[in-house]
Amino acid sequence: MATAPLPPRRNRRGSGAVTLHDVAKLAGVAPITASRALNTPAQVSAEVLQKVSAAVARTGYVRNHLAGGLASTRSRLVAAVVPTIAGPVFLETVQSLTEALAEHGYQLMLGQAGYTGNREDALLEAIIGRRPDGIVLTGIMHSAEGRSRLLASGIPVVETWDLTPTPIDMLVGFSHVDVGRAVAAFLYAKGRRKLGVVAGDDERAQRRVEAFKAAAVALGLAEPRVVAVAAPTTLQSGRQGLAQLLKGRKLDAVFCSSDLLALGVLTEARVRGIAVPEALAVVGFGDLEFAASVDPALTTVRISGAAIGRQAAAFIVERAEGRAVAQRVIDIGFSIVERDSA
Amino acid sequence: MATAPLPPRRNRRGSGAVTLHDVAKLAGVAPITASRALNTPAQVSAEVLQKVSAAVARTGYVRNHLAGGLASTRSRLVAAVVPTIAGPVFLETVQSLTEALAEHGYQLMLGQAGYTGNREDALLEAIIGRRPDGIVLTGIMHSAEGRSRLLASGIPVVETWDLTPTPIDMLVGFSHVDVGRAVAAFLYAKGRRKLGVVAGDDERAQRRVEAFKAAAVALGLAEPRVVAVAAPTTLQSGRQGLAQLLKGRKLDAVFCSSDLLALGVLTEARVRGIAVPEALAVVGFGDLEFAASVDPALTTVRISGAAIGRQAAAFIVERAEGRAVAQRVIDIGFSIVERDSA
DNA sequence: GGCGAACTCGGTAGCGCTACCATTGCCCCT
DNA sequence: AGGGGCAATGGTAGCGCTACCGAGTTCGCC
Repeated sequence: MATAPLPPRRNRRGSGAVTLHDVAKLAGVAPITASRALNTPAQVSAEVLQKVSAAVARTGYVRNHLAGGLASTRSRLVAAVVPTIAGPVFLETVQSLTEALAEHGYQLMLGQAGYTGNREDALLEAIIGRRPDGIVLTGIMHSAEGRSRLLASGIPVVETWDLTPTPIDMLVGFSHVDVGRAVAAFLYAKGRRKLGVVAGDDERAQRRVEAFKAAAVALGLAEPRVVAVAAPTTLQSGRQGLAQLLKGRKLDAVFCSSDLLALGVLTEARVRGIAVPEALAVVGFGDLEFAASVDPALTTVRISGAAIGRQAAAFIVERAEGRAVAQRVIDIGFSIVERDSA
Repeated sequence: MATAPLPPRRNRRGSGAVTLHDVAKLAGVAPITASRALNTPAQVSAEVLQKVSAAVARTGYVRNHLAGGLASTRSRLVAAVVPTIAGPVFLETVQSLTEALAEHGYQLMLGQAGYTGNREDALLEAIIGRRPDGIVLTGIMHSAEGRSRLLASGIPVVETWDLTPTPIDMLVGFSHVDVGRAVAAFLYAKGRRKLGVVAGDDERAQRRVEAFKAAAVALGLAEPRVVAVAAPTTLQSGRQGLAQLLKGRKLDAVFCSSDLLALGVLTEARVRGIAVPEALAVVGFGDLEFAASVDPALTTVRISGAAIGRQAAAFIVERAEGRAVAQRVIDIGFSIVERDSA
């Protein structure tokens, strides 16, 4: 069964690795035929397929996607940009994106833009320079200049975690304004009248907060007091946020811009002997894994990060295969998961 | 100042984008000179540099790293492999890796192998096929076959989060055995005698557990009872883990294989009215951000994920620049951060 | 029997870039 | 004066792969 392995070739230039030409020679076919055997096996006879497979196994050939990408102008690389990977919010999205992409032979490149956005330019250069077949922007507000560079590059772009009136290209998200309104209505329905907010200072959270405030006022309540903390949000900043909020007038409910923040608020409330939900209702955002398991179980806004990732992947694959995308904007919505904290 | 932008060129084949040749023509220099102006500006006269820069600005040229990588056999891509990005353990490492790499012009590709490792083969194919300049393996146990494929590829490999006697290539990590021993000694010194463990079922956690058990026995204690939960670990599995553990004989300390697990144990203990640390000491692993801020503050094992990422990046950059790495194995150690839970 | 469709396979010519070497001009040294 | 060295630039020839086109064969069908 086993044939002797071949000695590696080595050139003055090049990597010295096995190339498709080596495989083709060994299989006794033309290089282009070997290429087809690997890429479009349906176009090749069973006999050739078998010979090429054997040659691949014998040589240990691994295709060179760099060369293939250059020749075909399809890199099979997709870039994902997040503010920072350290905040757990987009993890689920990145995970499902990676997996869905991998199923179609695409590989994910990760870029971190930072919440401040100063690295954005260098990052765009690095990304576009690799000629990805798609770019997924998650939770990031890009400058007008960045938008136009993206547009000029001609690379399919999927914006996520938001619903903007003027998407660059494709979009899968939900309305932050609706979330703010819905939470205000929810708390009102629960009989809460003295609302407060602890929120990260990123643009999207701010939009939820503004809508929350407006909705509260529209319901005849006093304008909710807001404490802003630095993004990315942490449990610690949640604790400090509640402490800060408590210095003002009395509260019976707090809306937090992330579950981590909410967990901090829960913790601080317990330490201070404030009963949740009796004396204080707490609502989070994100429905991370731990939300259901903390005590009291956290009432929160559920966003399906996984659905966002899958849909973004589907968009990009669709485009990369040359098919047009009919519905370029998808609202995946959200839901309020009612548990014990509110 | 502003000169008229140039009309885009378009070929039958190719992307139709601006190429370095276009830039060179506009600048009135040879393509290779334009290449040098961008890559090694020190080798070029100020006048040429200025002309090329102007041409780049005028055309909106973005270099094509695919082509550059093919020609120079340096892709400036680095692959990172994690079991799953959803578990927060390796986040800090991935973050600092991405950042440190970006500073040197390298871009990160993310691969998720899954804890089970069945996707490993396809993943390796996808990664090696992109000819990265380095591969960072974090917290993953790879098969013997995977190891040899990696070795055969000739790509620099950095294994992290562990200290193995036979690294594939380079390594930055710490001893899980030492961690297990140290925690056992720590709890013993605190007067704890009835130890228990809640741990994820991944290979490394198991190694910590085995060392912990052995050390406890060596100290004259009864062998700690162990509850294994599925990786990735969650707060929920921590709660269930403690519940499970409590069914057995009495305990006065629990060592958890992750901070999330420890938070679950803390939560379950509180719900059951078990006082921490008085009746039960809890020790976590990882020192994630929240560990310091939960109540009671979590005593845990601190690993500097950021240091691991930075060092891994340094290793790869060093190798990519053609310098040999003298010290190929680095033990970054760990420390027990004593807070309130033990 | 003839003709086109369908199916396989191969040759050629790049994709956009850089390694390698050659060339030019200049300064410095003996 | 002549040679050696260095700095700046250019020409040539690929890197490893696939798009595009064309050739050969078989088959079906009028």
